[in-house]
Amino acid sequence: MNKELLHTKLVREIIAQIASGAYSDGARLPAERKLCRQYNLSRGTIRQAFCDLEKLGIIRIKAGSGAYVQKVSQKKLPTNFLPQDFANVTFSDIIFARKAIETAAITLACKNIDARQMQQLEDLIHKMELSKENLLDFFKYDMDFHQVIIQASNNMPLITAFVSIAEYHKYSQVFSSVHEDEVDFAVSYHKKMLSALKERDIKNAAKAINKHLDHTEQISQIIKQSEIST
Amino acid sequence: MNKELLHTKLVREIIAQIASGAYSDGARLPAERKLCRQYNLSRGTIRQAFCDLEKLGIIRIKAGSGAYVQKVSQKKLPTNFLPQDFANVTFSDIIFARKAIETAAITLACKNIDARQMQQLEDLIHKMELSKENLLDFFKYDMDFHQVIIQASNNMPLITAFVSIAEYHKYSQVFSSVHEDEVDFAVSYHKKMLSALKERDIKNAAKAINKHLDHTEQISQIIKQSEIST
DNA sequence: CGGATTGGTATATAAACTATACCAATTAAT
DNA sequence: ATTAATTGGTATAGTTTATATACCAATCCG
Repeated sequence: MNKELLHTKLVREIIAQIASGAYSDGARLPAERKLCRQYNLSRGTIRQAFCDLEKLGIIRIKAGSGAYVQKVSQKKLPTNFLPQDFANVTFSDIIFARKAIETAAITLACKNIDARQMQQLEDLIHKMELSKENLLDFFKYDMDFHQVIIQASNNMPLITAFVSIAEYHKYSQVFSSVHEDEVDFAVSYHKKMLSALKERDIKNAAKAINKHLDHTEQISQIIKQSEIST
Repeated sequence: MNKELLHTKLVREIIAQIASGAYSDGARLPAERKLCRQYNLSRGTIRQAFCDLEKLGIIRIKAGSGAYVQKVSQKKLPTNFLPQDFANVTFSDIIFARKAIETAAITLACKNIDARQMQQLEDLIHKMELSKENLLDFFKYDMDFHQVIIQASNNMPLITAFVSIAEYHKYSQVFSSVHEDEVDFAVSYHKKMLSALKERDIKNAAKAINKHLDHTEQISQIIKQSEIST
């Protein structure tokens, strides 16, 4: 029965935001008073979290100006602020788990998806096509797409399971730079998923989502190798 | 960023214990001072939880004697003390999600399981055979068995996902009474899983766990129907 | 009966968080 | 360059939550 402190939660949340690319190196975080409203916390709590983040070297606070993200690699982050045993988790582990859960989810989604959700998927694909240049946005829409499918499964345990995994995903900084070709590939997979969902074609829907996740894993491998070589 | 109060956590924990059959109707909960040590909480916090539980009609507190479980049906419990949108979750939903996650897990377990875990499974099957009369113990060992397999997958995201689903399972009071035949069936499925794991036979391991979960679902259906008919 | 255990009550204390106010540094518009 | 707005820095009072003790009365059990 250990109590999770609010400012610690916030530290994790902000690290996740930075790791997911919402704020890049040198970017300024929102003003303390703004975050108060955003997270519905008092300024003292925000400052406590900021203090921790500065000690960790993740941000640099300038009086009268703001808090700025320092360039920090994933590996330097101390484990106590990361989710569970994140240290032992590879990107392949995450993809493997996602395949298990999302394949099951899309099977149900084929039966249960409604017109509104179908429209959401359509819109998201459109947004993805417009965001080929801005990869941060692109991967945001990608994740949203998968979220909609999970929701459409209408199976609460699966939804809960996916959310718990997404927590790991948020901390995976693997999407730093990807070729535009890869983006095109990703879009085509999502289109296949959508059309399979439209036709209630369980087999092809499952196939498409698995191939997409395989592809996502391959890209991450490429990035990791290039990181090592530099 | 909502703060989860300790006594609220405890209320949920105790409800889960009761729902899972650890305490049946009329049973006495451990003394407050004992729970203090057990959960490492102060007595004030325990009493706050007990007070909530009494207001909910889940326990009855007798001065100088103890806290006694009232006969309460699952449905009467207010949703704010239940996990997430538990109200909308059927047992079939849980089984479906478990199949997705556990099939994936046992595939990895075939590769990664070590001698110690194999021995644990062996011991658990033995305990299950000895607990055919005491169904509460039996289902406890059953769950432990699945836990070991999940752990043996060595995939943290899958483990996390399973834990989040187990939360739902704890609240499912479906195992009230089961015929002994069913128990024999369950044991045989677990033996099949174990032997498949020994032989690193992914296909048969996955088959066995799926059949077992199907069977578990069928039993719950039977119980539900008999509940309606009474 | 009598001692041990149990819930009932009260109180002092600490920690976490909120709410508010004011200052100084920075920034950006004029 | 001046000014007004915004930002972080600091201090403080108050609330909520949880801890730690102590003592009482009801209950239980040998």
